[in-house]
Amino acid sequence: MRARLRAEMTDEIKAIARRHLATEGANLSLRAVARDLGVVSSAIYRYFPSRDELLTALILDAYTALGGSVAAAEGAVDRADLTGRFLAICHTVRDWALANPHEYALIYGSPVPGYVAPRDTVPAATRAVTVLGGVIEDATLAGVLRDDDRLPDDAAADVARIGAMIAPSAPLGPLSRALGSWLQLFGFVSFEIFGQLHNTVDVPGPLFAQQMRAQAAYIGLPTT
Amino acid sequence: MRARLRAEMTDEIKAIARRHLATEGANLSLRAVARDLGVVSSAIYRYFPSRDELLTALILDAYTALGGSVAAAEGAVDRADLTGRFLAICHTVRDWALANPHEYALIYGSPVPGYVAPRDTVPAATRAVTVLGGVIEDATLAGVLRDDDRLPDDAAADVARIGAMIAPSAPLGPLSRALGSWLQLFGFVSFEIFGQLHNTVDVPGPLFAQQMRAQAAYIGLPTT
DNA sequence: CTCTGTCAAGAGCAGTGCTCTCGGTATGCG
DNA sequence: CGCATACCGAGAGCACTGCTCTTGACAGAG
Repeated sequence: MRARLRAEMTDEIKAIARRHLATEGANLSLRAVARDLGVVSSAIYRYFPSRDELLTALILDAYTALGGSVAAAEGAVDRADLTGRFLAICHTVRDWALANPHEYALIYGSPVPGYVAPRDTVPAATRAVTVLGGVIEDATLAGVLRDDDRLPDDAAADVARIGAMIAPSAPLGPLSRALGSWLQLFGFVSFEIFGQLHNTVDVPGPLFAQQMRAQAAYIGLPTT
Repeated sequence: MRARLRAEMTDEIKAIARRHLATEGANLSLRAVARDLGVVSSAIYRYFPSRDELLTALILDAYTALGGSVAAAEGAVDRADLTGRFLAICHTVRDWALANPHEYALIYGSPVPGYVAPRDTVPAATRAVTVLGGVIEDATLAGVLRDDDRLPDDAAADVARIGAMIAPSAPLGPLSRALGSWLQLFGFVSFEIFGQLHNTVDVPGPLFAQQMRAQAAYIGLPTT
C-alpha cells in the first residue's frame, strides 16, 4: 500500500527525468526534475540515493526498452525468413535510436564520468544481441550457413565464448561475421545519432538498408 | 610578441584541460583548469569565450591528432601493400583511441548537450577517412578490386557522393564495403572504449585484428 | 493513544559557468 | 619621450548544481 505509492513516485520521477533527458540532453538536473514534480529537490533523495542511481535506473529502462522492441519486432517475422528476422533486428535498433536519441546516447555513448556500470545492467544489455544470436542459431540448424573462414586461435577463442552464450551451434566463421555486422550496425547508428554523418549523408535510411542487406548476405543468410 | 604570449597561454590552457579530461572525464571544469594554471577563473575567459569554445578547440585538436596519426602510420607502409595500409589505418585508430580514450569520447561519443559542431571541424574530422579513401583509390587504379555488388539507386547515390570526395575512381561496390568497414571499425572501438565489451571479450586485440583482416578481404584488398 | 517510521521542506555547503568592474601593464602612435 | 589605447588578471557576485542535515508533520501499528 505504502509501497505502491512509493513505486508510483519513482515511476513518475523516472518519467519526468526521461522527458528532461529528451529535451535537455545528458546533463540531467535533479532540481529541475523536482521542480517539474512540484517538490523540493531533497525529496528526490528519498527515492534515489544519488543522481547516478537515477541515471542507472534510466539506463536499465533504456536497455530493456531497446531489447524489448528488438525482440518484439524480430518475433513478428516469419521464423523461416532468416534474412527478414535479421533485417528486422537491425532496423528496429536504428528506429529505436532515432526515436530515443538521448536514451541511446545514455547507453551507447560516452559513459558519464565517474560512472561504472553495475552488474545488473548486463542481462538487460545483452538482450538485443541475444536475439541476433537466435537468428544465427536457427540459420545454423537450418543448415544454410557456410563455414569458409579460418580464424586465428586467439580470436577464435573470443568468438567461441560469445557463440556459447548466444548461438551455441553456430560455426565460428558466420558467428564472427555476425559479430562484425553487430558492430557495424551500432557504428552506423552511433555515427548517425551523434552527427558524424552530417554533410556526408543527408538521408541515411537507404544507405543503412543497403549496408544491412549486404551484411545479411555476407553472413550467409539466404537472399530473399 | 604579445600575441606569442597569448598563443602560449591558450596552448597551456588547452594542455591542462586535456590533462583534466584524461583524469576526470568529460565534465571539464574551467575553474579547476584555472586553479591548476594558478590563475583566477575569469582570466580563462580572456582566451576562450566560453567552456564550449574550449571544448571545440580540444575537439579540433583531437581530430587533427587522430588524423595525423592515421596519415603518418599509413604513409609509413609500402605503397604497394594495400592490405597493410588498410590495416595500419584500422590499428592506428584503435591504438590512438586506447591511448586517448577521453579525447576519443569527445569526438566520437555522445555530443555535449547544447553543442553544435562548428563548420571548421569538418575538414579535420574527415582527414582520417580520406586516408582510407586513398587506399581504395590506389587499389582501384591497381585494378585489384572487383565490383560484384549491385546497389539500389538511392543508396548508390549516397555512396557515389562519398566516393567523389575520397576515392573518385573507385567503383561503388568496393566503396560501399569500405564504408561498412569504416563503420565497423568505429563500432568496435566505441564498444571497446565505452565498456560495451566488458564481461564479453576480455582481450579485444586479437578479435579486432581478425575482424579488420576479414574486412580487408571482404573489400577485395589482396590477401597477404 | 502513544510510538515509530516515513515523508517533504528548508537551510546550508561546496562547487559550477559566466558577467562585470576595477586597477595595473604593456604596446603603439604622435 | 609621453600619452592613449588595448589588453590582462583579480575579485566580487549571480544563478545554478548535487548533496547533507535538521526539523516538523503525518500515517499506521501496537
